[in-house]
Amino acid sequence: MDAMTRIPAMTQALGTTPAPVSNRLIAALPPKDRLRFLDNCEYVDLAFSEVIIEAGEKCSRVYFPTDSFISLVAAVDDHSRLEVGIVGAEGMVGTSLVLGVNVSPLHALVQGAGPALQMSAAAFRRELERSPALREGLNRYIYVLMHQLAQTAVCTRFHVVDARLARWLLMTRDRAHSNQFYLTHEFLAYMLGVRRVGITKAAYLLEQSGVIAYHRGKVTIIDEPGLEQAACQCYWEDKKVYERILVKPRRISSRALH
Amino acid sequence: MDAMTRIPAMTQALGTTPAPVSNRLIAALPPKDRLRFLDNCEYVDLAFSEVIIEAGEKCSRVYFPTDSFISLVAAVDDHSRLEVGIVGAEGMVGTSLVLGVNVSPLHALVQGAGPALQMSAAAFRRELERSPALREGLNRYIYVLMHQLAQTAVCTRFHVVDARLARWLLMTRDRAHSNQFYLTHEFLAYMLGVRRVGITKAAYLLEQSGVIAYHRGKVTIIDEPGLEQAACQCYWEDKKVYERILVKPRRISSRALH
DNA sequence: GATAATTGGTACGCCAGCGAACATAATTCG
DNA sequence: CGAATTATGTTCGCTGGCGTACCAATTATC
Repeated sequence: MDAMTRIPAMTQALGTTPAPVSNRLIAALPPKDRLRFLDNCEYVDLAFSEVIIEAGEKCSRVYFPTDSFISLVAAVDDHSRLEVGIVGAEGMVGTSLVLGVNVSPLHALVQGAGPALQMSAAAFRRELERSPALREGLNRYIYVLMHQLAQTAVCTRFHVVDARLARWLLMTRDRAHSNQFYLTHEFLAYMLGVRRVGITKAAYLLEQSGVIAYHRGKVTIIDEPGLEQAACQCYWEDKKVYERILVKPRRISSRALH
Repeated sequence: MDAMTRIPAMTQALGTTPAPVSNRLIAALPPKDRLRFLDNCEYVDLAFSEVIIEAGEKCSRVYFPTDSFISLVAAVDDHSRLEVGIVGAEGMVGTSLVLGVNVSPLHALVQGAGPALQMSAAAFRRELERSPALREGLNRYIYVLMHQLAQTAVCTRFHVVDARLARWLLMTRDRAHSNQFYLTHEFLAYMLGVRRVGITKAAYLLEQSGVIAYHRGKVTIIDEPGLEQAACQCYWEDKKVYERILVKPRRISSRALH
């Protein structure tokens, strides 16, 4: 547990490092497809704050986080930015390619350093053609992602920073597989589209009520139920949809998914 | 032109009613696929404020607006609602089915009464299986829609009501194919997720500067360039992406789109 | 060990939008 | 025609978040 606390990388998950969590979209593939898929990709280590896909640029690679996680960020007016989605081991970065477009509409920014499976766009397209199961899984994932986008829009509009921060910490926790991770107020402000001071205040409240502790970027979730209570329902909404669509999906019909 | 002004339905487009504008997604299909597709659907007339798909409910039908348009609305907390997308003749309602999920995550609310092509979910799935061109087009449309969701999230967060209202009027104009339509402040407030008073004020500003005129629900766009200047860039961003992806798309490769 | 950079804490005035309430005019309906 | 309904206008106090600036403490760098 303490072996990792010396790693200076920001937002690096601390605490128990379980056996490498493989990507769940890939894990769900039938063995044959999965093996072929894995043959065509390689493990890479993503570094914190690395921009793996730039909005508006051609995306030449796709990523399937295993023990890293990535923020999807939308931008307007040069200076206004907002995180509209988080991708961990449950998802992928580069969904545009699934939809037949080779340009990403969003920035993809590494928020939790760690390993991910990487594949070239060309190889990925080949795999898409070959594996109906892959297409089906990714289509469902895109559905979940769309829901996350819409949910984030409403949440950002109606919920106060305190609740949004709590939600964000929970989402991060789920993807970091840890109750402890590094991230600065500055970074959080950027993600939630508010001032740093706003985060400082909200975080202070959470700390006062004994829900989290933090010190120079190291955030520790102490009281999970407390944090869940502080968060808006949006956290659960996202989760519910994910469970329903990707974990225990009732297929419409086995043939309905081209 | 005046024949329609007597129709009391709200948000019914007024002014020139051109020859029925067919849906562009369908129009883009190769003749064979298009004819078969049209064989399997029927024209329906959507009434203002009709909820054609309820969030969380099974969607048993899909809609391709021809001269109507529909709002996609996300909800949280029972009372907070926000429009996250608009669908006109350029799109479809029921994209979930394309992704293999038969439940919509969003409400679909008729905002501009008029005709649309309707098809049963079952027939639609059959068509999806049969027509690669249909899949390709719809995938691309989903990409555009995702962009719209993300853009709306950022816009809602950072832009003032005045600019958002202007953007909204422009988007509506494009889909109503008219510079004149019916909608109340109350309705607009609902869509933009603000108070009615906020709309009244913003609309008053636009009217003062001679950009629009309105009277008891009838809005007329007088000075288009002026309105475009009052709107945030988000309007153009959406439009640019639509043009690039659906109007003059450079295919990645003809075989890349399963 | 001194200096610089990073991170977090605090304070100030400001404003967009909120919630609620009330007023008026136009329209519909009995 | 009068009453009810609909659509809009106006006001008031409130507050969450903004922009800015400055300070303090810790950590990294030389």
